[in-house]
Amino acid sequence: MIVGKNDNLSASLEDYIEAIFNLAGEDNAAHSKQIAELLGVSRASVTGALQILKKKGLVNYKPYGSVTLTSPGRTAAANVVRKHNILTSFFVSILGVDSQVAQQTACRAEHVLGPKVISRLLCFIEFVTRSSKAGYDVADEFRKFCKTRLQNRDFPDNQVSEVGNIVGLNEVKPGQKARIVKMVGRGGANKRIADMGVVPGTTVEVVRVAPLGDPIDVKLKGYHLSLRKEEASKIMVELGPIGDIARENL
Amino acid sequence: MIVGKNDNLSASLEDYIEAIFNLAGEDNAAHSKQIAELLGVSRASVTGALQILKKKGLVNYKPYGSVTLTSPGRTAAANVVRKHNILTSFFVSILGVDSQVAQQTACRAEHVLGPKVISRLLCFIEFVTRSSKAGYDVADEFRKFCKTRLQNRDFPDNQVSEVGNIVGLNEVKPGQKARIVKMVGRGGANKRIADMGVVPGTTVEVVRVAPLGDPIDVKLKGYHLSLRKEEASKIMVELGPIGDIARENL
DNA sequence: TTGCAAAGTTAGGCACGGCTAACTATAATT
DNA sequence: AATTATAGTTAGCCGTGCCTAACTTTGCAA
Repeated sequence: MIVGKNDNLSASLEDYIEAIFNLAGEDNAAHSKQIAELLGVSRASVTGALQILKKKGLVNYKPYGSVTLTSPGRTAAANVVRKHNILTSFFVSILGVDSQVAQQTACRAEHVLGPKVISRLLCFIEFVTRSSKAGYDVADEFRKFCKTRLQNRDFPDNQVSEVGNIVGLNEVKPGQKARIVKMVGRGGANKRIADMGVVPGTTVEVVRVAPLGDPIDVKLKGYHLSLRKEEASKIMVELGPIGDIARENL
Repeated sequence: MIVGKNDNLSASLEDYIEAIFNLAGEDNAAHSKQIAELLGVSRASVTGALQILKKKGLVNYKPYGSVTLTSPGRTAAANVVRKHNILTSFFVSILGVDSQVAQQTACRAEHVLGPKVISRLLCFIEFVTRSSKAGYDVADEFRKFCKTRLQNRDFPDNQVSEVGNIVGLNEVKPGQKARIVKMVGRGGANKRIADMGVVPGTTVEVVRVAPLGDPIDVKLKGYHLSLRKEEASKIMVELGPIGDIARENL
């Protein structure tokens, strides 16, 4: 009995349906021109999108008439808006991103995050909201952490803070920190060190390098690890401040 | 002296350059076929992308030869990989999303999150990592919270757990919770309640409804609030479990 | 009521990013 | 060295999603 396929909307169509949802006032009707302005596209593009959405059974629409969401359309819209709200909440009230950036980012991210991640995220927001009552306000502690970070930099000033400074771990000097970007060379030896927690995304600190550059003593996730120079050279790392929130004003 | 524009790569081109980066072994060269397989596209598409990337000065490439990243190309790739790793870390070690879903999601999200959000996120990961040493392990507490959630549901079982059940707040029954989706009717009165914390994304619980449905007593963010029926009807909410992690297996 | 402005539509075009099919270069095998 | 398989390229096509320009409909104002 279903007329059109309403599954798997493209990001663009999701935007249209979200816009219609947001524009619908109490009378529940949106106008083509409003949609065009809200999304920053031409009126012609809106017409095209509406025809597709109608075919999919998501909007009630006839030429020169105003637009309403059908019941499945409302469900689809609600799904997108829901994601948008969850993301915005997370960005603003937990990460402390400013509201405008949060909105813009949410507009793009809402189309790529699946239900599993979204539901976890929502759960996490709830968790953080409640944490303040449990005696440890996560959001607040994070804000403090960020402030401390800005003053008490973890990295020596002489380290270039540019993203993309990728070197082998063997080239990192004692006292420096770096983030693992990639493991070169696949296979057995690689797996061995991966098992020790050496995986992309992890922050490592080089503690001590023996005279000939072998072995190299590193610290990661609180543990100490001794690596052969050859192993270290296969671990590509990015130099630069870790979680440098000053860097965000690019 | 710059030959091509390397700014503003499309999501697709970012994927290609990321693939090249990931494929490059110690010899630092990637082959066309590998790229095609990794990205799940045809070899012809790879050729096309390589020509564009070459024009932008991001890869060293000549027909029938193997592919290397140039220095700016490496920087661009590192930026993407960096985002990918940060997102994966967040999804897996904080949200507890399973590794495969995390990877897939990161692959899509890495193209839409800007530097501000990413740097905050990285900072947050660092914060959570350190929190365990500060006596309150955020990630661990969240895992516990999720477990509790699964057993001790916040919502009565008779409530439909489908996303998209959008109604006015005035239709919500006492004891039920809902998440604000949208505020209908713009303007003064709307701003007044917005100032009281009634914004999209917030969870509200209807505490008590007076005989004629007016006023309605709600609780949100720990505060109590009394709303007129007319005001409530303009607040569109979504019924259903809040942060229901059971819902994630769709 | 008529006429005009605004809203909406259609037609046609363009960029992107994929595809298949057919061709060419490289390499490996005999 | 000749042949053949494989990798890589080119040409041409298609769908999406946007655009402008020109047309039609609607509704408001004179």
